[in-house]
Amino acid sequence: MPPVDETTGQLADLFLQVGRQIRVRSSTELAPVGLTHAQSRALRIVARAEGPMRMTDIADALGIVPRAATTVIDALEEAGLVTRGADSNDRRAIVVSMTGKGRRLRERLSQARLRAAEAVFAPLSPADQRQLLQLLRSIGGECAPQRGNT
Amino acid sequence: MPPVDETTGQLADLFLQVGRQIRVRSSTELAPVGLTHAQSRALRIVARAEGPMRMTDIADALGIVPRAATTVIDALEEAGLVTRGADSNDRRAIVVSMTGKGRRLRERLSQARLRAAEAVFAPLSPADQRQLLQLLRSIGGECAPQRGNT
DNA sequence: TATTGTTATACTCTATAACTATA
DNA sequence: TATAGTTATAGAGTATAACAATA
Repeated sequence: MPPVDETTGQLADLFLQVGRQIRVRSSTELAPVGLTHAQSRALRIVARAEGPMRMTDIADALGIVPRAATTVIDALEEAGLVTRGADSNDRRAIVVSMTGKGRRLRERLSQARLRAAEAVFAPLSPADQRQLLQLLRSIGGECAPQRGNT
Repeated sequence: MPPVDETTGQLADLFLQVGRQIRVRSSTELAPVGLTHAQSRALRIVARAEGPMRMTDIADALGIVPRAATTVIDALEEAGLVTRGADSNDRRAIVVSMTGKGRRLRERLSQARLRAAEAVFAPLSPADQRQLLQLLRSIGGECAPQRGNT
């Protein structure tokens, strides 16, 4: 086998590297708010929903397993940013809603998020960033963890 | 503040998402080899070096803190893929070398690595992948964790 | 029988802090 | 005093498995 084009292989390594940077920067910026990156992501998802959101949908939106979503929402609920309530249509389900405190945090949160992302992606021009975003979108949605498949 | 361009902010989220995919796929492909993604990365780094490699240099190359490198190398050593030895120049230092077993594993490893990366990045054309790689390179090298700086 | 969310548990990756032995 | 690597500990993020309540 001739030395295959290494592009694909290298991508994975660089992703881990950049991903670590994001986590580091985010935790720095989010520390004053008291949230982790994953938690802030979840809060945004609930905030963007029009009404209360079911756990399953939150997990799907985050691309994680329901069990993992439980952990994240637990943290947000303990911080008083969301509340769990019953779903009137399906008594198995639980719906998550923003509290006033959660809503009031949104502005600070999105600023912190922006500062963290800017710190990491500053080396790229705005045009490059848009391009990168587009490339990532092509692959970002795929491969949610097991939800009903094998 | 008008609704700022969301590009930068979205990038961070997508990175986490894709990063998770990489970990999932890699662990699937690497399981038969018995290594995790981080471990296989470290093995590649040692393998690519011309001679034995010092722990500090390994940590730097991986972009992680020395303590984290210790953990990774421990796993590789337990698996018999590398060995630790003394550095003749500096008796504080420790050098890591490939074993025969480690060298023999390289081929299988790079194939597994390639399969994992291909699974994730398949939605992108080769040209897009090269472009993505170039964008990532601009940011990948920065911000190694604390090594002598602030 | 399938789905919703949970309790219980574990694993990967990485960090900080304190220590040992050199330099 | 500074550096190389370690032991000890912790935390973020996520997974699998087994179970309860409901559909």
